[in-house]
Amino acid sequence: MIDIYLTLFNKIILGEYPAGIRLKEESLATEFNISRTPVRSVLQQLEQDGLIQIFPNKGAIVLPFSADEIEEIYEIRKSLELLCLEISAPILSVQKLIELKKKIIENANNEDIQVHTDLDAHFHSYIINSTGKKRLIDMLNQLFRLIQSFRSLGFMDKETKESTINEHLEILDALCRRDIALAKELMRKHIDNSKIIALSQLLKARNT
Amino acid sequence: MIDIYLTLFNKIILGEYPAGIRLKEESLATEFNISRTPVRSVLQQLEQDGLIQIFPNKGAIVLPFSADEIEEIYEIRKSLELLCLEISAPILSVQKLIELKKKIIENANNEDIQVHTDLDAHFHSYIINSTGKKRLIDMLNQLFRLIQSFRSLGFMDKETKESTINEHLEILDALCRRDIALAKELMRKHIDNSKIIALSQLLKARNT
DNA sequence: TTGACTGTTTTTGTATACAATAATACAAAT
DNA sequence: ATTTGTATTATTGTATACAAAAACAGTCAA
Repeated sequence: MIDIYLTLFNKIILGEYPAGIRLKEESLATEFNISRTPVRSVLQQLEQDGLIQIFPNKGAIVLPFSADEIEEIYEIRKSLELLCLEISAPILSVQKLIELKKKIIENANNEDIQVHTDLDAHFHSYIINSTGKKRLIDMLNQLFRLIQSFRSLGFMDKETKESTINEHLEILDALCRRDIALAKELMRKHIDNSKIIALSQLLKARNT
Repeated sequence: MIDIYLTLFNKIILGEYPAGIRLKEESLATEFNISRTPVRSVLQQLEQDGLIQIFPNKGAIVLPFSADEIEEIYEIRKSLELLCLEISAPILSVQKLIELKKKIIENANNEDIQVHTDLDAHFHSYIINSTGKKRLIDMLNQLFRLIQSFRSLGFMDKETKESTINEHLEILDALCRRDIALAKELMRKHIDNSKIIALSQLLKARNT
C-alpha cells in the first residue's frame, strides 16, 4: 500500500498526472490490483501532502505542482529551517559538527550522486532533528519529500555539487564558532540557491 | 463523520483523552454508532493533526498535547505568519486596512467573546490569505485549529482583550504606512504575547 | 519462579456488498 | 433551440465479512 502511495506521489510530482485530472477509486483499485479501501486511504494521504484535493461525494482531482509550488515550498522551508537553526545552533555538538565537516570533505570528489544526496540530507537533518520539536521536524520532512527528487537531480552537475558542498562547510564553520547570526544568513542564502537549482531541475524534468 | 472528528479532536486537545491511551476502532465505532470504516478515516486525519500516532497493525495512541506543544505551535506560527506578512504587506489594500481598523474600534467595548474571536480571526486571516499561497494558508489554518479554543478563552479577560485590540491596531497602522519592518516587529511581539495568553488558558482548562 | 511455547482472543487490514449522492443522457415542454 | 424534469448510470460513502497480525493466557519445562 505504501508503494501505490509512492507511485501516485511521484506521478503527480513529475507531472505524469497533470493538474485537473480526476483520480477515480475504482480505476486505481483495479490498476493496482487492490480494493477501494486502501485506495481511499492513500488518496487521503495525498490530499494531506497537498497534491490532490478531495471533494466530498465527488472524488479527487490532481492539484497543480508547478514552479510556483516549488517556489512556495522553498520559502516555507526557509522560514522553518531558520527557526530550527535558531533553536538548535546553541546546543549543537561541536564534535559532531566537525565530524560532519570531515565526512563532507572526504567525499567531496565522490562521483556517486546518492552519496551527496545522503550527505545533504544528513547535514540538514542534524540541525532540524536537534531541535527535538516533533511538529517542526514532521513539517520539514513532509516538505522535503515534495522536493526530494529535484534536490538529488541537482547533484548531477559538478559545479552545483561543489557550491553546495562549500555552502554546507561554511555554515558548519559558523556553527562551530557559535556565530549564529552568520550561520542564519548563510543558511538563508544556501536555501535560496537550492531553490534555484530545484526550479531548474523541475523545468528539465517537465520538458523531457 | 465530521462531528466524530471534532469530538475526538476536542477531547484530545482538552486533555479528556490523556496522552498514551489507545483508541480502538471497534470501541469508537460502537460509541458513535457507525462502522469502523469512517472511524479509520477520522483516525488518519487526527494523525495528520499530530494529535495521535498510528502504529501499523497495532492501532492508535493519543500523543501528548501539553504546554510544550502550544509553545512549539506558536513558534512555528510566528515564523510562518511573519513570512506571510513579508509577502502580503506590500500589496495589502490600505482601504481594507482602514475598514478593519474601524471595525475593531467600533467593537472595542463589545462584551461578546465571539465578536472578538471573529475580529481576531479576520485580522490574521486577511494578512495570511492575501499572500495567495495555498500551502502556507493551509498550514497556518491547521495550526490555528489546534490553538483555537485557547485563543477564544483569552478574550474573557478584559485586560487581555484590550491589549490584543491595541496590538492589532498598531500593526494595522504600521501596515497603512507600509512600514513593514515595524509591522513585523509588532507582529512578532503580538504573537509572543498571544502565546503567553494561550498557555495560561491551557493551564486553567487542564486544572478544571 | 521464570521463561518459552502454543492455542485463543483481540485488533487491525482488506475485500466486498450495499446505500447515498452526483453526473449523465434523454425526453418533453415552452 | 433551449431548458427543465426524469430515468439511468457512474461514483463515492458506509457497513459488514473475512484475512492477517498482534496481544494475551495458560501450560509445560527448566
